[in-house]
Amino acid sequence: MAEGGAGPGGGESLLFLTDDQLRKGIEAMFFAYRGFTADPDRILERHEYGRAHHRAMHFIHRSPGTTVNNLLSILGVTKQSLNRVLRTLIDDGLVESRVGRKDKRERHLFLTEKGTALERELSEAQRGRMRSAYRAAGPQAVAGFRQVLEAMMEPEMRRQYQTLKDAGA
Amino acid sequence: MAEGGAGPGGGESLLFLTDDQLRKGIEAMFFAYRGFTADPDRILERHEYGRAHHRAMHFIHRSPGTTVNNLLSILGVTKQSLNRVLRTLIDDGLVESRVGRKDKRERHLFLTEKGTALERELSEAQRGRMRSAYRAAGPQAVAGFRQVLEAMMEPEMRRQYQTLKDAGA
DNA sequence: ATTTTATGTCAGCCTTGTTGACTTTCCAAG
DNA sequence: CTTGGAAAGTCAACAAGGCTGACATAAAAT
Repeated sequence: MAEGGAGPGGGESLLFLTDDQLRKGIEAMFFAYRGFTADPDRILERHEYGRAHHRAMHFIHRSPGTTVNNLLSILGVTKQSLNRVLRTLIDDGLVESRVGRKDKRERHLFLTEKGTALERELSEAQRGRMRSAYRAAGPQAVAGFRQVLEAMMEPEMRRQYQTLKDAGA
Repeated sequence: MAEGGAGPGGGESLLFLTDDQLRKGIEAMFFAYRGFTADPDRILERHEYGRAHHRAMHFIHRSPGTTVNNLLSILGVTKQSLNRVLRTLIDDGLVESRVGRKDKRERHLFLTEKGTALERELSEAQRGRMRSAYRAAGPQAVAGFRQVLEAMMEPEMRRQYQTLKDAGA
Protein backbone atom coordinates (compact mmCIF):
# COMPACT_ATOMS: atom_id res chain seq x y z
CA MET A 1 0.00 0.00 0.00
CA ALA A 2 1.28 3.38 -1.21
CA GLU A 3 4.66 4.34 0.23
CA GLY A 4 3.81 7.88 1.31
CA GLY A 5 7.25 9.32 0.79
CA ALA A 6 6.79 12.69 2.47
CA GLY A 7 7.57 11.46 5.99
CA PRO A 8 11.13 11.56 7.30
CA GLY A 9 11.36 8.12 8.94
CA GLY A 10 10.07 4.81 7.60
CA GLY A 11 7.36 2.39 8.72
CA GLU A 12 6.11 3.81 11.98
CA SER A 13 5.76 7.31 10.53
CA LEU A 14 2.87 6.04 8.39
CA LEU A 15 0.90 4.82 11.37
CA PHE A 16 -1.02 8.08 11.26
CA LEU A 17 -2.60 7.07 7.95
CA THR A 18 -4.32 3.91 9.14
CA ASP A 19 -8.11 3.87 8.89
CA ASP A 20 -8.29 3.81 12.64
CA GLN A 21 -6.14 6.91 12.99
CA LEU A 22 -8.19 8.65 10.33
CA ARG A 23 -11.41 7.73 12.11
CA LYS A 24 -10.06 9.20 15.33
CA GLY A 25 -9.31 12.41 13.46
CA ILE A 26 -12.84 12.47 12.09
CA GLU A 27 -14.35 12.02 15.52
CA ALA A 28 -12.00 14.62 16.97
CA MET A 29 -13.25 17.12 14.39
CA PHE A 30 -16.84 16.30 15.25
CA PHE A 31 -16.48 16.68 19.00
CA ALA A 32 -14.13 19.64 18.82
CA TYR A 33 -16.43 21.61 16.55
CA ARG A 34 -19.12 21.32 19.19
CA GLY A 35 -16.77 22.84 21.73
CA PHE A 36 -15.73 25.44 19.21
CA THR A 37 -19.27 26.77 18.88
CA ALA A 38 -20.47 26.13 22.43
CA ASP A 39 -19.48 29.45 24.03
CA PRO A 40 -20.73 31.76 21.28
CA ASP A 41 -23.93 29.71 21.09
CA ARG A 42 -24.67 30.42 24.74
CA ILE A 43 -24.16 34.15 24.23
CA LEU A 44 -26.18 34.19 21.02
CA GLU A 45 -29.09 32.51 22.73
CA ARG A 46 -29.32 35.32 25.25
CA HIS A 47 -29.42 37.83 22.41
CA GLU A 48 -31.93 35.81 20.36
CA TYR A 49 -29.51 35.31 17.50
CA GLY A 50 -28.11 32.21 15.85
CA ARG A 51 -24.82 31.04 14.44
CA ALA A 52 -25.67 32.55 11.09
CA HIS A 53 -25.68 35.99 12.70
CA HIS A 54 -22.37 35.30 14.36
CA ARG A 55 -20.74 34.28 11.09
CA ALA A 56 -22.02 37.36 9.31
CA MET A 57 -20.79 39.66 12.07
CA HIS A 58 -17.44 37.92 12.23
CA PHE A 59 -16.66 38.47 8.59
CA ILE A 60 -18.05 41.98 8.49
CA HIS A 61 -15.79 42.77 11.41
CA ARG A 62 -12.88 41.15 9.61
CA SER A 63 -13.44 43.06 6.39
CA PRO A 64 -15.32 46.25 7.15
CA GLY A 65 -17.00 47.64 4.07
CA THR A 66 -17.27 44.25 2.40
CA THR A 67 -20.09 43.88 -0.10
CA VAL A 68 -22.99 41.50 0.12
CA ASN A 69 -21.69 39.43 -2.79
CA ASN A 70 -18.33 39.14 -1.12
CA LEU A 71 -19.85 37.93 2.10
CA LEU A 72 -21.98 35.50 0.15
CA SER A 73 -18.98 33.80 -1.37
CA ILE A 74 -17.18 33.57 1.97
CA LEU A 75 -20.15 32.15 3.83
CA GLY A 76 -21.23 29.87 1.00
CA VAL A 77 -24.96 30.40 1.38
CA THR A 78 -27.63 31.87 -0.88
CA LYS A 79 -28.38 35.56 -0.91
CA GLN A 80 -31.90 34.86 0.37
CA SER A 81 -30.48 33.06 3.35
CA LEU A 82 -27.93 35.74 4.09
CA ASN A 83 -30.42 38.49 3.49
CA ARG A 84 -32.73 37.24 6.20
CA VAL A 85 -29.93 37.33 8.71
CA LEU A 86 -28.54 40.62 7.48
CA ARG A 87 -31.92 42.31 7.59
CA THR A 88 -32.44 41.51 11.25
CA LEU A 89 -28.93 42.73 12.05
CA ILE A 90 -29.56 45.98 10.19
CA ASP A 91 -33.02 46.42 11.73
CA ASP A 92 -31.57 45.83 15.19
CA GLY A 93 -28.88 48.42 14.56
CA LEU A 94 -25.89 46.07 14.67
CA VAL A 95 -24.93 46.41 11.04
CA GLU A 96 -24.94 49.40 8.77
CA SER A 97 -25.41 49.07 5.02
CA ARG A 98 -23.99 51.93 2.97
CA VAL A 99 -24.62 52.40 -0.74
CA GLY A 100 -21.37 52.19 -2.70
CA ARG A 101 -19.81 55.49 -3.74
CA LYS A 102 -18.21 54.25 -6.90
CA ASP A 103 -20.71 51.55 -7.77
CA LYS A 104 -24.06 52.50 -6.32
CA ARG A 105 -25.47 49.01 -6.79
CA GLU A 106 -23.21 47.66 -4.11
CA ARG A 107 -23.95 47.79 -0.40
CA HIS A 108 -20.98 48.06 1.89
CA LEU A 109 -21.43 46.49 5.29
CA PHE A 110 -20.10 47.79 8.58
CA LEU A 111 -20.64 46.94 12.22
CA THR A 112 -22.16 49.74 14.28
CA GLU A 113 -20.89 50.42 17.77
CA LYS A 114 -23.54 48.07 19.12
CA GLY A 115 -22.60 45.45 16.55
CA THR A 116 -18.93 45.81 17.38
CA ALA A 117 -19.73 45.27 21.04
CA LEU A 118 -21.59 42.00 20.44
CA GLU A 119 -18.98 40.81 17.98
CA ARG A 120 -16.31 41.42 20.57
CA GLU A 121 -18.28 39.55 23.23
CA LEU A 122 -18.66 36.58 20.89
CA SER A 123 -15.13 36.52 19.62
CA GLU A 124 -13.66 36.95 23.08
CA ALA A 125 -15.57 33.91 24.24
CA GLN A 126 -14.43 31.93 21.25
CA ARG A 127 -10.86 33.12 21.51
CA GLY A 128 -10.89 32.21 25.19
CA ARG A 129 -11.45 28.57 24.44
CA MET A 130 -9.01 28.65 21.55
CA ARG A 131 -6.40 30.24 23.79
CA SER A 132 -6.72 27.53 26.45
CA ALA A 133 -6.52 24.85 23.80
CA TYR A 134 -3.45 26.47 22.23
CA ARG A 135 -1.79 26.95 25.59
CA ALA A 136 -2.49 23.37 26.62
CA ALA A 137 -1.15 21.97 23.35
CA GLY A 138 1.83 24.26 22.79
CA PRO A 139 3.19 26.13 19.77
CA GLN A 140 4.32 23.11 17.76
CA ALA A 141 0.94 21.46 18.09
CA VAL A 142 -0.73 24.69 17.03
CA ALA A 143 1.36 24.82 13.89
CA GLY A 144 0.37 21.26 13.06
CA PHE A 145 -3.25 21.98 13.83
CA ARG A 146 -3.29 24.82 11.34
CA GLN A 147 -1.45 22.82 8.70
CA VAL A 148 -3.92 19.94 8.81
CA LEU A 149 -6.93 22.25 8.80
CA GLU A 150 -5.60 24.13 5.79
CA ALA A 151 -5.02 20.89 3.93
CA MET A 152 -8.57 19.85 4.70
CA MET A 153 -10.22 22.90 3.12
CA GLU A 154 -11.77 22.94 -0.33
CA PRO A 155 -9.40 24.79 -2.67
CA GLU A 156 -11.72 27.76 -3.04
CA MET A 157 -12.17 28.11 0.70
CA ARG A 158 -8.42 27.81 1.17
CA ARG A 159 -8.00 30.79 -1.12
CA GLN A 160 -10.57 32.76 0.87
CA TYR A 161 -8.80 31.78 4.06
CA GLN A 162 -5.37 32.74 2.75
CA THR A 163 -6.65 36.11 1.62
CA LEU A 164 -8.14 36.82 5.02
CA LYS A 165 -5.10 35.45 6.78
CA ASP A 166 -2.71 37.71 4.93
CA ALA A 167 -4.94 40.76 5.38
CA GLY A 168 -4.83 40.27 9.13
CA ALA A 169 -1.14 40.28 10.02
CA MET B 1 -0.54 40.45 29.58
CA ALA B 2 -0.45 37.01 31.32
CA GLU B 3 2.96 35.31 31.15
CA GLY B 4 1.73 31.89 29.99
CA GLY B 5 4.43 29.84 31.64
CA ALA B 6 3.79 26.49 29.97
CA GLY B 7 5.89 27.20 26.89
CA PRO B 8 9.54 26.20 26.85
CA GLY B 9 11.18 29.29 25.37
CA GLY B 10 10.47 32.89 26.17
CA GLY B 11 8.89 35.72 24.19
CA GLU B 12 8.56 34.40 20.68
CA SER B 13 7.00 31.11 21.77
CA LEU B 14 3.91 33.03 22.90
CA LEU B 15 3.36 34.52 19.49
CA PHE B 16 0.78 31.82 18.82
CA LEU B 17 -1.46 33.24 21.54
CA THR B 18 -1.99 36.67 20.03
CA ASP B 19 -5.56 37.58 19.20
CA ASP B 20 -4.62 37.57 15.55
CA GLN B 21 -3.25 34.04 15.71
CA LEU B 22 -6.33 32.92 17.61
CA ARG B 23 -8.59 34.49 15.02
CA LYS B 24 -6.75 32.64 12.27
CA GLY B 25 -7.32 29.41 14.16
CA ILE B 26 -11.03 30.21 14.44
CA GLU B 27 -11.33 30.89 10.74
CA ALA B 28 -9.34 27.76 9.94
CA MET B 29 -11.82 25.71 11.95
CA PHE B 30 -14.72 27.31 10.15
CA PHE B 31 -13.40 26.75 6.64
CA ALA B 32 -11.97 23.31 7.39
CA TYR B 33 -15.21 22.03 8.83
CA ARG B 34 -16.90 22.83 5.55
CA GLY B 35 -14.34 20.71 3.72
CA PHE B 36 -14.70 18.04 6.34
CA THR B 37 -18.40 17.59 5.60
CA ALA B 38 -18.36 18.35 1.88
CA ASP B 39 -17.74 14.85 0.52
CA PRO B 40 -20.25 12.99 2.71
CA ASP B 41 -22.79 15.74 2.02
CA ARG B 42 -22.58 15.08 -1.70
CA ILE B 43 -23.14 11.37 -1.21
CA LEU B 44 -25.96 11.92 1.27
CA GLU B 45 -27.78 14.16 -1.16
CA ARG B 46 -27.88 11.36 -3.72
CA HIS B 47 -29.41 9.07 -1.13
CA GLU B 48 -31.86 11.69 0.17
CA TYR B 49 -30.34 11.72 3.63
CA GLY B 50 -28.80 14.48 5.72
CA ARG B 51 -25.86 14.90 8.05
CA ALA B 52 -27.97 13.74 10.97
CA HIS B 53 -28.33 10.34 9.30
CA HIS B 54 -24.60 10.17 8.71
CA ARG B 55 -23.81 10.92 12.33
CA ALA B 56 -26.24 8.29 13.58
CA MET B 57 -24.83 5.67 11.22
CA HIS B 58 -21.26 6.56 12.10
CA PHE B 59 -21.71 6.00 15.79
CA ILE B 60 -23.87 2.91 15.37
CA HIS B 61 -21.11 1.49 13.20
CA ARG B 62 -18.56 2.44 15.82
CA SER B 63 -20.45 0.85 18.69
CA PRO B 64 -22.76 -1.83 17.35
CA GLY B 65 -25.54 -2.63 19.76
CA THR B 66 -25.45 0.78 21.39
CA THR B 67 -28.70 1.92 22.97
CA VAL B 68 -30.74 4.91 21.92
CA ASN B 69 -29.92 6.72 25.16
CA ASN B 70 -26.26 6.11 24.58
CA LEU B 71 -26.44 7.52 21.09
CA LEU B 72 -28.39 10.47 22.42
CA SER B 73 -25.63 11.49 24.78
CA ILE B 74 -22.96 11.14 22.11
CA LEU B 75 -24.86 13.13 19.51
CA GLY B 76 -26.15 15.71 21.95
CA VAL B 77 -29.63 16.05 20.48
CA THR B 78 -33.10 15.34 21.83
CA LYS B 79 -34.65 11.91 21.53
CA GLN B 80 -37.40 13.34 19.34
CA SER B 81 -34.84 14.65 16.93
CA LEU B 82 -32.85 11.44 16.88
CA ASN B 83 -35.98 9.36 16.68
CA ARG B 84 -37.09 10.97 13.47
CA VAL B 85 -33.76 10.19 11.83
CA LEU B 86 -33.58 6.71 13.31
CA ARG B 87 -37.07 5.85 12.17
CA THR B 88 -36.31 6.63 8.53
CA LEU B 89 -33.10 4.60 8.75
CA ILE B 90 -35.01 1.67 10.24
CA ASP B 91 -37.86 1.98 7.75
CA ASP B 92 -35.38 2.08 4.91
CA GLY B 93 -33.67 -1.03 6.20
CA LEU B 94 -30.32 0.54 7.04
CA VAL B 95 -30.55 0.15 10.79
CA GLU B 96 -31.94 -2.67 12.88
CA SER B 97 -33.38 -2.05 16.32
CA ARG B 98 -33.34 -5.07 18.61
CA VAL B 99 -35.18 -5.17 21.93
CA GLY B 100 -32.72 -5.65 24.78
CA ARG B 101 -32.42 -9.18 26.13
CA LYS B 102 -31.62 -8.24 29.67
CA ASP B 103 -33.52 -4.96 29.82
CA LYS B 104 -36.31 -5.18 27.31
CA ARG B 105 -36.97 -1.44 27.45
CA GLU B 106 -33.73 -0.75 25.69
CA ARG B 107 -33.32 -0.89 21.96
CA HIS B 108 -29.97 -2.00 20.65
CA LEU B 109 -29.00 -0.53 17.31
CA PHE B 110 -27.13 -2.25 14.52
CA LEU B 111 -26.38 -1.45 10.92
CA THR B 112 -27.85 -3.87 8.40
CA GLU B 113 -25.82 -4.99 5.41
CA LYS B 114 -27.33 -2.13 3.43
CA GLY B 115 -26.57 0.32 6.23
CA THR B 116 -23.01 -0.93 6.50
CA ALA B 117 -22.57 -0.37 2.78
CA LEU B 118 -23.71 3.25 2.92
CA GLU B 119 -21.71 3.91 6.06
CA ARG B 120 -18.63 2.60 4.34
CA GLU B 121 -19.24 4.77 1.30
CA LEU B 122 -19.58 7.83 3.51
CA SER B 123 -16.64 7.13 5.75
CA GLU B 124 -14.39 6.21 2.86
CA ALA B 125 -15.10 9.58 1.29
CA GLN B 126 -14.45 11.35 4.56
CA ARG B 127 -11.33 9.36 5.30
CA GLY B 128 -10.09 10.12 1.80
CA ARG B 129 -9.96 13.80 2.49
CA MET B 130 -8.54 13.26 5.94
CA ARG B 131 -5.86 11.03 4.47
CA SER B 132 -4.76 13.64 1.94
CA ALA B 133 -4.69 16.29 4.63
CA TYR B 134 -2.67 14.07 6.95
CA ARG B 135 -0.30 13.09 4.19
CA ALA B 136 0.19 16.70 3.13
CA ALA B 137 0.83 17.88 6.68
CA GLY B 138 2.89 14.99 8.01
CA PRO B 139 2.86 12.96 11.25
CA GLN B 140 4.05 15.72 13.56
CA ALA B 141 1.38 18.10 12.34
CA VAL B 142 -1.23 15.37 12.78
CA ALA B 143 -0.21 14.86 16.39
CA GLY B 144 -0.54 18.58 17.00
CA PHE B 145 -3.86 18.69 15.21
CA ARG B 146 -5.26 16.02 17.48
CA GLN B 147 -3.85 17.64 20.60
CA VAL B 148 -5.44 21.00 19.89
CA LEU B 149 -8.79 19.45 18.96
CA GLU B 150 -8.85 17.42 22.14
CA ALA B 151 -8.10 20.47 24.21
CA MET B 152 -10.93 22.29 22.48
CA MET B 153 -13.64 19.79 23.42
CA GLU B 154 -16.07 20.24 26.27
CA PRO B 155 -15.00 17.96 29.14
CA GLU B 156 -17.96 15.63 28.73
CA MET B 157 -17.37 15.28 25.00
CA ARG B 158 -13.69 14.65 25.65
CA ARG B 159 -14.68 11.73 27.84
CA GLN B 160 -16.93 10.36 25.11
CA TYR B 161 -14.14 10.79 22.61
CA GLN B 162 -11.57 9.10 24.84
CA THR B 163 -13.87 6.17 25.43
CA LEU B 164 -14.43 5.71 21.71
CA LYS B 165 -10.77 6.28 20.97
CA ASP B 166 -9.63 3.57 23.36
CA ALA B 167 -12.29 1.15 22.18
CA GLY B 168 -10.98 1.46 18.62
CA ALA B 169 -7.29 0.59 18.87
C1' DA C 1 -30.99 51.07 -25.97
C1' DT C 2 -30.11 46.75 -24.23
C1' DT C 3 -27.99 43.54 -21.34
C1' DT C 4 -25.77 42.31 -17.28
C1' DT C 5 -24.83 42.76 -12.47
C1' DA C 6 -25.84 43.60 -7.53
C1' DT C 7 -29.16 43.64 -4.43
C1' DG C 8 -33.50 42.93 -2.25
C1' DT C 9 -37.84 40.59 -1.50
C1' DC C 10 -41.86 37.33 -1.61
C1' DA C 11 -43.40 32.66 -1.35
C1' DG C 12 -42.75 28.06 -0.40
C1' DC C 13 -40.17 23.96 0.77
C1' DC C 14 -36.83 20.88 3.56
C1' DT C 15 -33.90 19.30 7.39
C1' DT C 16 -32.94 19.29 11.84
C1' DG C 17 -33.10 21.19 15.97
C1' DT C 18 -36.40 22.51 20.04
C1' DT C 19 -40.53 21.85 23.93
C1' DG C 20 -44.42 19.75 25.84
C1' DA C 21 -47.65 16.15 26.56
C1' DC C 22 -48.81 11.51 26.58
C1' DT C 23 -48.38 6.27 26.23
C1' DT C 24 -46.30 1.82 26.67
C1' DT C 25 -43.13 -1.21 28.57
C1' DC C 26 -40.87 -3.03 32.24
C1' DC C 27 -37.39 -3.09 36.07
C1' DA C 28 -37.09 -2.54 40.90
C1' DA C 29 -38.36 -1.03 45.48
C1' DG C 30 -41.74 -1.03 48.75
C1' DC D 1 -48.48 -7.15 44.14
C1' DT D 2 -48.57 -2.53 43.53
C1' DT D 3 -46.46 1.47 42.44
C1' DG D 4 -42.73 4.62 41.10
C1' DG D 5 -39.73 5.83 37.76
C1' DA D 6 -36.65 5.00 33.78
C1' DA D 7 -36.37 3.94 28.76
C1' DA D 8 -38.37 4.37 24.67
C1' DG D 9 -41.68 5.84 21.29
C1' DT D 10 -45.12 9.05 19.34
C1' DC D 11 -47.80 13.26 18.21
C1' DA D 12 -48.06 18.14 17.70
C1' DA D 13 -46.28 22.50 17.15
C1' DC D 14 -42.69 25.54 16.35
C1' DA D 15 -38.10 27.92 14.89
C1' DA D 16 -33.67 28.54 12.60
C1' DG D 17 -31.52 28.44 8.66
C1' DG D 18 -30.61 26.16 4.61
C1' DC D 19 -32.72 25.81 -0.36
C1' DT D 20 -35.25 27.10 -5.14
C1' DG D 21 -37.87 30.03 -8.12
C1' DA D 22 -39.74 34.27 -9.52
C1' DC D 23 -39.73 38.98 -9.77
C1' DA D 24 -38.32 44.13 -9.00
C1' DT D 25 -35.12 47.84 -9.07
C1' DA D 26 -31.12 50.45 -9.87
C1' DA D 27 -26.98 51.12 -11.97
C1' DA D 28 -23.16 49.75 -14.57
C1' DA D 29 -21.40 47.99 -18.92
C1' DT D 30 -21.78 47.10 -23.69
